[in-house]
Amino acid sequence: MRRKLMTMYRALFKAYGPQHWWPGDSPFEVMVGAVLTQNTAWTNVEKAIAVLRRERLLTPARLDSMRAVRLAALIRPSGYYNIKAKRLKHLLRFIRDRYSGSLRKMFSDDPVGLRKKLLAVNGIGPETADSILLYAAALPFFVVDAYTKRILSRHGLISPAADYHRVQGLFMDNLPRDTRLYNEYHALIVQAGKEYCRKGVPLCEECPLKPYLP
DNA sequence: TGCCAGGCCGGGT
DNA sequence: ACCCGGCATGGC
Repeated sequence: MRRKLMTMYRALFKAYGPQHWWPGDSPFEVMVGAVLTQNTAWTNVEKAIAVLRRERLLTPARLDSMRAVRLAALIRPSGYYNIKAKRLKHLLRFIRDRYSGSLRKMFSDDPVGLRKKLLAVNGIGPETADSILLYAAALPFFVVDAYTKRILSRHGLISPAADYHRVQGLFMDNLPRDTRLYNEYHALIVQAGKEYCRKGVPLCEECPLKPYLP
């Protein structure tokens, strides 16, 4: 399995090159983006983030002290804005209560313990938690999303019904725990998924993995 | 025009 | 333990 996963990685890298996802922005901005992108196109998330950045609101303290209805209005372009405003508020309260509002304190907590605590926050599921840990905290947790499951199941590597932790384990138990690798790998999967593995489209002939996988 | 997008929760079986 | 409806905007 390790060989298959590395072959797949190399095939994707060859097809799409380095993605350098989320390296230039602040960890807090990455965290906000991780919530806003739930079941949402990234282009919509960018619009909402741009509003918050323009208004100089991208700090834990600023968003924390804001009324949820105002936050909701600001992030409107990202969709599901009422529920997402509440979820951001839950996350912000968590950071304030447990880490006195400091991301540095939060990210220097025990990684496995932090992950469990994040999952206990209402509105933070496994993918959002792992996105925060990988892309904001630079901790080696593999992010599994709809594209990951779809691509792997269409190529016969997992059952279509495999749950999140099964799929995550497939990567983390067979690959080195390397932040850079996980970062790039997940980004490549999303890139490939957007292009050729959309919902409702049968396994496509231009799939860059086709020459490498059965 | 309808379908889809980097999920998650709560209520029902 | 699953299964499903709800949540909402913007792009193609």
